[in-house]
Amino acid sequence: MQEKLSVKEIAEMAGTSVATVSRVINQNGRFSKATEKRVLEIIEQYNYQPNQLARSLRVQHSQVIGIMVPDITNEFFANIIRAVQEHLLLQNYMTIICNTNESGIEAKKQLQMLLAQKVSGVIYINNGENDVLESMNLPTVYIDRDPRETQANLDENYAMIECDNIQGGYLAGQELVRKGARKVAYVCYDKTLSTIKKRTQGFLTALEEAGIAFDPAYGIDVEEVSTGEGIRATEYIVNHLKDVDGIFYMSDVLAVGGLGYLLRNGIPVPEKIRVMGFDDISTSRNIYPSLTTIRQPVEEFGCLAALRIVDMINGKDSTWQQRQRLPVELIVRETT
Amino acid sequence: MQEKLSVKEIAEMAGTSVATVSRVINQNGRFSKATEKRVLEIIEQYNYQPNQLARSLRVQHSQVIGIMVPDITNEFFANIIRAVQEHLLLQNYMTIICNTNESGIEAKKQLQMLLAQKVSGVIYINNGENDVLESMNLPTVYIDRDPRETQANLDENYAMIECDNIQGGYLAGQELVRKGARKVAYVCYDKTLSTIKKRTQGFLTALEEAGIAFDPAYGIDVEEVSTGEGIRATEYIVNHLKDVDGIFYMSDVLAVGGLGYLLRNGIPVPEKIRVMGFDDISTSRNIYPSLTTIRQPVEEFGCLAALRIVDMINGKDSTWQQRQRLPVELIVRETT
DNA sequence: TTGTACGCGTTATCAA
DNA sequence: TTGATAACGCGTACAA
Repeated sequence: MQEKLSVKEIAEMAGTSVATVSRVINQNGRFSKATEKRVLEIIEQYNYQPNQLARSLRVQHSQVIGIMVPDITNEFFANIIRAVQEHLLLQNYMTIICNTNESGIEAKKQLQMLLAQKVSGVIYINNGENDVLESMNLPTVYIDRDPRETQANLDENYAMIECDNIQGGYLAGQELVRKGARKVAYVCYDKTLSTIKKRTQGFLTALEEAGIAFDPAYGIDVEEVSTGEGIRATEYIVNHLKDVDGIFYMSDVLAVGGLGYLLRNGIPVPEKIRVMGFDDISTSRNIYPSLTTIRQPVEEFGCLAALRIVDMINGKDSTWQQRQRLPVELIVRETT
Repeated sequence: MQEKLSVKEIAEMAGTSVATVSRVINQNGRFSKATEKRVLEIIEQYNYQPNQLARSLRVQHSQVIGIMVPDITNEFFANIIRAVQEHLLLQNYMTIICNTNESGIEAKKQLQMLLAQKVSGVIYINNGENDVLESMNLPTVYIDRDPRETQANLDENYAMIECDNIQGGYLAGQELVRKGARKVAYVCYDKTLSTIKKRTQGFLTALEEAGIAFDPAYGIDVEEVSTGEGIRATEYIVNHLKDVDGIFYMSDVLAVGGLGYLLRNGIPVPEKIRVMGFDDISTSRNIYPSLTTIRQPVEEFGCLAALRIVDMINGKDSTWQQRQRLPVELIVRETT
């Protein structure tokens, strides 16, 4: 609509210099109330927006933060992204979301582009790739994934936010056992991920405490998190594993697919097989039967990640502890 | 990892000037094979990445495209976004995704930030807001939404990609009737949207052709697309509308919730009530009973949108027709 | 309190 | 085929 004007023109109209205009815009340095008022009025009147490109070039970083995520169509990840974006926007940061599709090559290309764009920081959401060394000495926040797992010589300049995955797995195991399961299986998507390891650990602990043996062959690993893979894994469990009466899917998306398979094949849930998910996406709550699951604090993930990375950018990260672990919650519904 | 170096330093190392370096990088202007080779080697060796901020400032637009979308957690939108991103990335564009949450205020703020970032174009995905006048004379592509509906004095510099919504509604109506429905209802999310109007139109045409009367009171409008709202609408239909034996949800997400409500309340689907969705998200295929729906060509949306907006940016849009309508497909599953 | 002038890293112009 | 230099729009010493 408006032809784009610059500080120079604003300065002319306000009868002052670019320096002063810049000062009032950024509210630093000194200037009289009178000139401030004049400048502000003109800015208001013409709806002037500073050119972020020029500003960023000057200050050597942009008001943009990159987010790396395996798959934006996974409702759980999408929820985190939405929360992160919402809170970053409040602090006037935009986000560039990069879908890695679990591919290291795509991740690397996009990461390099992010760096070329001079993003101020990068947030990794449960991204298992390790080709991320290049982002070192850039503020970095990991959500739901432990970078120490895949990276050796790690810069200290990073923060990590996760839920209590061990407790989550433990609660899941307890619930299954409590509802009568004696021969359980689990389905996960990448055994090398720290989150998965911890959930498994907690899960096995619960079984052990209940005096239930676990056969490692009953732990199924799928490559991709999707309802389709949930079906495939469940088909395998039903057809190749004996006497399973409880399944722990380490992602709701997998569970939704698995549940569909069980029902379609006339297997009563939870009477014959009890089903647990993980994440608590809204679909889980609203399908029938609704899915018993472990809730992850998505909103808190997003809020914390946004606050932290901005603090890191501004060099005010000292008051935080490097790693934060948030509590999970067992949500009992109809599948157990 | 690598300390960031600039054209200047590259030039020094190659024993030439910044101008020449810039020329070989952008492959325009003339330069000898020899110097090209030298420069390229150094670039390779140091993994030099041009500073996009500086470049964008100079050429007056960035390699970034904005995407406005109502809700990133809706699987249908997420699918489109993924497709768009994938194809834009192939042309070396990054994307800034803006969640408007159906809020005009948030949309406006983010749009202004996009403009301040000097994005090269904007893609609107089914975004009903009309506070978008400011993006005029910027390449713009609308997916799944007709901008003429909400904007009066529209710039010509835009393209529109949609599916055949009339046909989609028509197929949905036909399928419901074919399977025996005689008293149908529909659930949509914003009657003012062009997509909804067209789907409704096609739907009513199918009913009319079948000689079935439609009571306008049986058209339910919800404010937000979510499984929760699907449940709410269905609860209303079941409790307040008589003899409904078929429901057309104009979004799979709504249908998934509605289906959950029906099953939980012991209403046989499809025996007593037939259910149709729209979009064909993967959840629909993998739950039980699987959802009969109308497939929208998501992949094609993304691919076309990416190609078109880049062409528009490069001033090569003349060969395209302004509005493209893609075919839909009826996917018959278990709910009809 | 204000203004001048430089530089951020590129690309583009013009002259050589 | 090259190179010096002027922009792009902004923030910030440094001077006044």
